[in-house]
Amino acid sequence: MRLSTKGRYAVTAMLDLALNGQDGPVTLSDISENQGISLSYLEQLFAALRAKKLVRGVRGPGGGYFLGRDADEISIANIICAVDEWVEFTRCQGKEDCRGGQRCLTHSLWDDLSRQIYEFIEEISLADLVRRGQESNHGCHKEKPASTLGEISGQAA
Amino acid sequence: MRLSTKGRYAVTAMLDLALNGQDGPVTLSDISENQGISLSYLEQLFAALRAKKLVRGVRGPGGGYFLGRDADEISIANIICAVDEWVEFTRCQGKEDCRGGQRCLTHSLWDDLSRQIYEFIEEISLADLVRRGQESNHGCHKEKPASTLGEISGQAA
DNA sequence: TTATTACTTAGTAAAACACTAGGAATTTAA
DNA sequence: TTAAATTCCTAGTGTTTTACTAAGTAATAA
Repeated sequence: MRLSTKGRYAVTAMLDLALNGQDGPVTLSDISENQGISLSYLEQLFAALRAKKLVRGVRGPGGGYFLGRDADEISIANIICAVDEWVEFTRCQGKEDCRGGQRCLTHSLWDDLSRQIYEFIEEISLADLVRRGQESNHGCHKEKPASTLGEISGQAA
Repeated sequence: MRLSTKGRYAVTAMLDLALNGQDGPVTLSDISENQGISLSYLEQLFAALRAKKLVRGVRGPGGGYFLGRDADEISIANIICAVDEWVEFTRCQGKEDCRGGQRCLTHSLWDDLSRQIYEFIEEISLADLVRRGQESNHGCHKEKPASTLGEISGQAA
């Protein structure tokens, strides 16, 4: 399995899409600006996501991207697999010699572990993440309500 | 976070060490031959593993490597972190602008997810993997039951 | 018809990967 | 004391992956 920054870009973009795609399609320009990812790189990522039907593109002015299906039906594993090419590691699928079982033992143990991690992130959907963002207040600077901002800054100064 | 083939090599090598290191140190030559990993690459990986005290080297003839501590006390996360440099992704730790919170929202959501995956593989120890390998009969050519690691962290398979 | 968007392809600098090469330091055994 | 085995260290290298720039083509709304 592979889980790298590329997968993170894809998850981030899909998350942006899920968050902002309620009232219409979201353009890659928007995501690019929102998330600080180059437009052309996003286009490449979305080519892969589209191939796996995770997003649906609409051309022309007012166009952009929709989620390919409900956010509940898109797992993190789906997204990462789409862009990262989930590789099978063991090359000894009945072909290679097994070195007295040693080599294959570790291979199958890794396979099992790999499968476990996969099944773990397959259980987490895009909707789960969005829900979690709505419940607790995430954010960099913990934005204070505008009303209290004046008083705080007034006291500080 | 990153989880690539490099981490897999490290886990595989550590697994080999755990399996064969009962009666004395295991040489990198052995692991190299067993697992099909180049000796010099193993040396680089083990330099990182040694820096994190996950292995202990013994020089000279009859030397080799021991696990740095009990296999129960070494998690998969430990191993992967040692060689893969668990990177923090969000670059907006109070510094960068938050684009109205959008950018940071997705960043913190990714952080949460990343942390979950980390905590998941932190729960799995080298000893867990070895135990699983002893219980069920792993091997190349034998058809495996669906998942032999099912109960490892209470996750339903 | 024009602007806007998705889509496509080619190229590229930088990093990571996995390895080769050549040694130095340490220790065991002949 | 010498030779061999092993860890340990550093430098270099071809390949792949990243993340990006550039330059288009195709479809569509206004």
